[in-house]
Amino acid sequence: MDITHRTTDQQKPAEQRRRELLEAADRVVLRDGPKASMNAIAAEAGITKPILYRHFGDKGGLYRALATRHTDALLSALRAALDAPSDRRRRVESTLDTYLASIEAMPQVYRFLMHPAEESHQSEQSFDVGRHSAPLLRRMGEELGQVIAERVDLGPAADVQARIWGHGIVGMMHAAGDWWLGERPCSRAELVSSLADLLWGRLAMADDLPGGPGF
Amino acid sequence: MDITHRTTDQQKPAEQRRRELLEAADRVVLRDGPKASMNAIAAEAGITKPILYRHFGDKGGLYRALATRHTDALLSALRAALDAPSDRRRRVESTLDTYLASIEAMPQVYRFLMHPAEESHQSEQSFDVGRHSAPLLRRMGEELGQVIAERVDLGPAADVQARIWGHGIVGMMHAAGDWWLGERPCSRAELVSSLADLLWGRLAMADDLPGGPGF
DNA sequence: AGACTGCTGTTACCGCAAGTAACGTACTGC
DNA sequence: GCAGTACGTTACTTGCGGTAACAGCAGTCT
Repeated sequence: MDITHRTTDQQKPAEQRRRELLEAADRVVLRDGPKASMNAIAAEAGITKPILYRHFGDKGGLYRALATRHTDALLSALRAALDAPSDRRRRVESTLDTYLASIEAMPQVYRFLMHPAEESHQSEQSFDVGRHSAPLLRRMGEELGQVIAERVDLGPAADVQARIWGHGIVGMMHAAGDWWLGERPCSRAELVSSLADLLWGRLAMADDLPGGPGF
Repeated sequence: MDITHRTTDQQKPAEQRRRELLEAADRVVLRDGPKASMNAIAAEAGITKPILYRHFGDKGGLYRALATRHTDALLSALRAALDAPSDRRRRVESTLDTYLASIEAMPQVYRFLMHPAEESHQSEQSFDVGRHSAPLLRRMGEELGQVIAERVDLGPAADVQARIWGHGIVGMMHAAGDWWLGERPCSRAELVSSLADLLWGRLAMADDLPGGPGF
């Protein structure tokens, strides 16, 4: 008893409060997009702005905390797929599929993580794209690079090569996924196998079409 | 009679004025980053805000016009590399190198095209990334997809496959380039050949390292 | 000539969002 | 009772995007 409620009545509630605020922010951001104002978020949480600032410093801090939650969840899922016990090709496909399934299941979250800005009024296609994707994409790239370095024999200069590939593959997955999510030109399975084919060197193998030099 | 010099004395100067404004905006944006205010741009051009708005509608319009100029230049360079008369591998490498050389030569322009936001105050690493990259990346992806579809024999469902690859390859190039530009972990030539190796299926060929299942 | 049009440009304002200061309040432990 | 601390508020400042409203200056129409 006793005690301390300081650590129990104040510190723990503080953590809990923070989570509540993040959940409220999540709701607003997922509803209004990244243009959500601090006032709106505070209102959704049933409080006022300065409290948000006391907890998160500034808007960037709030968004970063928000992004971290989702990012961590996605990264865990990817790590699991990456660690599955099967051959390399299957593992690649399952990782791609896990990523694509995630962004397909929660496009709102995805758009927040990748395209945070979204010009104010309806601007048809306001030329922005992934804004804070950086942390997420960078982390995914680094982690994948590490996995490659640990497991694939790349000969000399393997570290740099592995990191290059990590970032490259993540970028490929991201760009293709972003485009696919917008246009839905095919099923997820087709996308996965096309990308895996690309990584498996089908570009090098394919014949030229008649009519000119091949790409 | 009729008409007027309106088309010659007013429309032509209007076009010219527009270019002057864009050049001023370019200077400011390249100096202050994308956080440049309309007031600042207007001041640099020696005029005031409303004129900018009359010419470009809103800030998005200005930025779009600005982005289009640079985007078009980059796309021309890439098309040239893509059309060079040599074998596929060389063409891929030369296209990658053209892109990387461009972003290396004008990192300011690159950052504007890709990461337009850049939180206000010094925010170490404010979690944003490519913001309006969309138009540029999408256009590059589409164009590359078209080139692939025109030249590479992909069998059935070639169209979709080609577009997937187009966006995927562009995304790979973009992500790897973005990371490389920030960390400079190796020379441009190394990066180019590593990425080309990746596209050439070395991931599928490489042996596992001892100690666990290969990636 | 003088009214009309259409461009150039201005100053002065609105609205709104980020961020802050200052103040009040409850609960804790001493 | 008193200090400390987290919680909460109202009210403010600053700065930016965007918009009137107004003014000078061609050239054109009658």
